[in-house]
Amino acid sequence: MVKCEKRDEILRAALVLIAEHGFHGAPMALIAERAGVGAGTIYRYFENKDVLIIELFREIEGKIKECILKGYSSESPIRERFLHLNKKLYRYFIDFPLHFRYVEQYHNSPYGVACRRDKILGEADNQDVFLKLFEDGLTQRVLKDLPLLILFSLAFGPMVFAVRDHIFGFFELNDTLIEQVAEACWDGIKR
Amino acid sequence: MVKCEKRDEILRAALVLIAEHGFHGAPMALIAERAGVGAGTIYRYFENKDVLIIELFREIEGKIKECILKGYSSESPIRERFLHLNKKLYRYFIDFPLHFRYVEQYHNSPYGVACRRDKILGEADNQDVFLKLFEDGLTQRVLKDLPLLILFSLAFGPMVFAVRDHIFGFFELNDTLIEQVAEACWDGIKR
Amino acid sequence: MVKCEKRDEILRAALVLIAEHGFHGAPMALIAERAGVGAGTIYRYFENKDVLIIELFREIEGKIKECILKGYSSESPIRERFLHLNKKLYRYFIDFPLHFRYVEQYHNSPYGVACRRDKILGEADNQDVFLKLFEDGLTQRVLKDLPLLILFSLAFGPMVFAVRDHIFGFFELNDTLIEQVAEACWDGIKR
Amino acid sequence: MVKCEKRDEILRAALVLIAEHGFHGAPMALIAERAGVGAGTIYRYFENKDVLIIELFREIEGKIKECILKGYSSESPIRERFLHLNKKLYRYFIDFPLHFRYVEQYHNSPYGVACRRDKILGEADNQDVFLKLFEDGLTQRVLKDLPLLILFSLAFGPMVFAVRDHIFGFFELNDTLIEQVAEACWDGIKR
DNA sequence: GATGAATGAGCGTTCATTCAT
DNA sequence: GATGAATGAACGCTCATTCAT
Repeated sequence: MVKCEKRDEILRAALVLIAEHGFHGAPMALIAERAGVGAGTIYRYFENKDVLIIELFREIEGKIKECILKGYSSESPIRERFLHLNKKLYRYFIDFPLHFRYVEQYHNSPYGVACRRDKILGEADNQDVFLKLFEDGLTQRVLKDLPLLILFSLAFGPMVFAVRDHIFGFFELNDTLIEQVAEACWDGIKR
Repeated sequence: MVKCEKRDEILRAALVLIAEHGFHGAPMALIAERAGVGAGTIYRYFENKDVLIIELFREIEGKIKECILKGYSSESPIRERFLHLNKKLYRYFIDFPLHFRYVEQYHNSPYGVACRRDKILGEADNQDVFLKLFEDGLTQRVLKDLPLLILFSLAFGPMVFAVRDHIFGFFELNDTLIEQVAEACWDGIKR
Repeated sequence: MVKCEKRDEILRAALVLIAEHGFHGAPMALIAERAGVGAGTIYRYFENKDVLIIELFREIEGKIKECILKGYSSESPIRERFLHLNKKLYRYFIDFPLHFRYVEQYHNSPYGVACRRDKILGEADNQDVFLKLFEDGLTQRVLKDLPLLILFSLAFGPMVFAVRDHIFGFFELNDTLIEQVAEACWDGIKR
Repeated sequence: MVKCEKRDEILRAALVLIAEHGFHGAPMALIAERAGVGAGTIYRYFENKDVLIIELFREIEGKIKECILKGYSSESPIRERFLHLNKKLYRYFIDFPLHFRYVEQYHNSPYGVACRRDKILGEADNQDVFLKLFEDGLTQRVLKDLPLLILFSLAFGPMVFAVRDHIFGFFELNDTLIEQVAEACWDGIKR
């Protein structure tokens, strides 16, 4: 599947350049060069730069979901489910720092806003594992009686800062620490 | 003072455009037009675009600090100090959503990283109110025994998500809710 | 080779515009227009305007050297060698007046000074035909015992004025006259 | 005469900046600053930058003439007159290197061409001391039978190179050397 | 008369996108 | 299908000149 290899190379090159230098620090010509393809070739796989950026985000999002859902059971107790998702996410971002930085860049851009709006206002079948978890937690009266988005913020907001500081080398986020942060977040949302 | 009015117009125009469209969505020519000045005029007040961006950040940072320190006493109990800072910050960002969006953009850029690095690795006398608070909290054994940066993440990470969702209109962040979130964050960091 | 044609068109356009209007009288946009290419195309061949200017000089310098060395033998008597170089150079500049004006502009610019410094302070193996000639002339005690740079000035200084006045049409510099000027210069440097 | 002091300061500032950095390296604002006047003030004394440049050249030209004509007698023998002018000119340029560099820049610009054209095609009463000297030399059959402009080139062309190399520090042009070069130039033009 | 803040045309340069090969 | 040379609009920035004070 030669075609897909090229597409993957382009996505990989875009990931590295954008994660490290931001959207404007990643000209199409450089992405092409890094991917080992011609500049025009990118446009065979992606309509334009915006589409490339959005599709790359979707791919990363998909990988993240796949990873954190491994071993996840929506039948388990709320606490367990929460800790599972939280810790897996920490591990993922620490293992794939470029993904973290890309996703961060993405969310701080016009794309990100639209994306978030879609997700939140999206249809039920498209619903997030996270929101499902919090809904269950509310129903079971295990979590504080707060809006879903607030619970989400309390649960995953700290991660953005913590992972960023870890990636930039301000401190070391090891397994013990991840465990502790996850527990602390649980303290924040549990009733 | 006519001179300062012009400078302020430029800063205000930059704030609006950058907050709404990002750094690249705010060309100097547009900032000038919106500020009602000639393109070259900006350069009488700011050496270049980078300097404009950095000075705007510093001005906002100053206003934020001034606001949240109003009525703040570093002699009060940790809990009270924390809730004061946390709630004031929520209020500030809700009252000045453009400031919030600007600061967010800023922190997700080379400027922001350098700035964060300076702040974290800064000298003790230059220290942040926030870090001071957490240090005191650790000394008094009121807070969980976690690295300062983790405590910071737990305390203020949720705000980024919550305020963003509020500004984008996904839900209403009223005083009651702010109170509850602040308390929840306290639950996250208190021993 | 189509590629080189474009590069040559750019160099030719730059030559004409700079020779006639100076470095600032030759904006890149105008060079591009005259060369029949897009403005950005220039940058595929030359890193920036400075590089374009320098490379154009090197090309001209190369052509000059190639031309004047045709039929030149460093084994001939000093006088013959001198007259050969001198007259060939006159002919060249009369045949390519744009080259003359370009080289003049170049030498009266930061580029030119640096270039001259390099040439003068250059290593022996890199040495100029002219300096070699004067060194030989000194060794053989055929020339006045003066510094090399003075001999050079005496030998080629007059050419700058004479060719310039010819090009601007103030008088006609024909073969007889060239012969006479060359002889007069020889009178100036010979012992 | 306060007004003239300001005018002189402007001319002096322009001289230094243009001599050292060229016409484009000398923005009006910088000239004004260096002259200790407001930017707009320059336009009270000079219609625009071109006029300033031209008038500065005229002033320098006047000073040069005044200097070299000191002790000059058009009744003296040709050789003596020539050596007098030649050596005085060397001395002048060595004493006022900024004047030399300014005049050089000027001659390599659209201004210079027009200026030279005017002088050469100018009326008899406006005639140059130099041309007068060569005319006399021809009449007296002391000089080679060559066009005036050629004689001029032979006589003063070497100076441009020699002084330039001296100013840039490539060698030291002392009194003995000046004497020798002047004599060598005489050898070039004398019959 | 003197000022210097303000101007905006024009510069060198970049880069997403196209299209002939 | 793949290429990469070519494009030109748009960028950040400079500076000769103007004009209200």
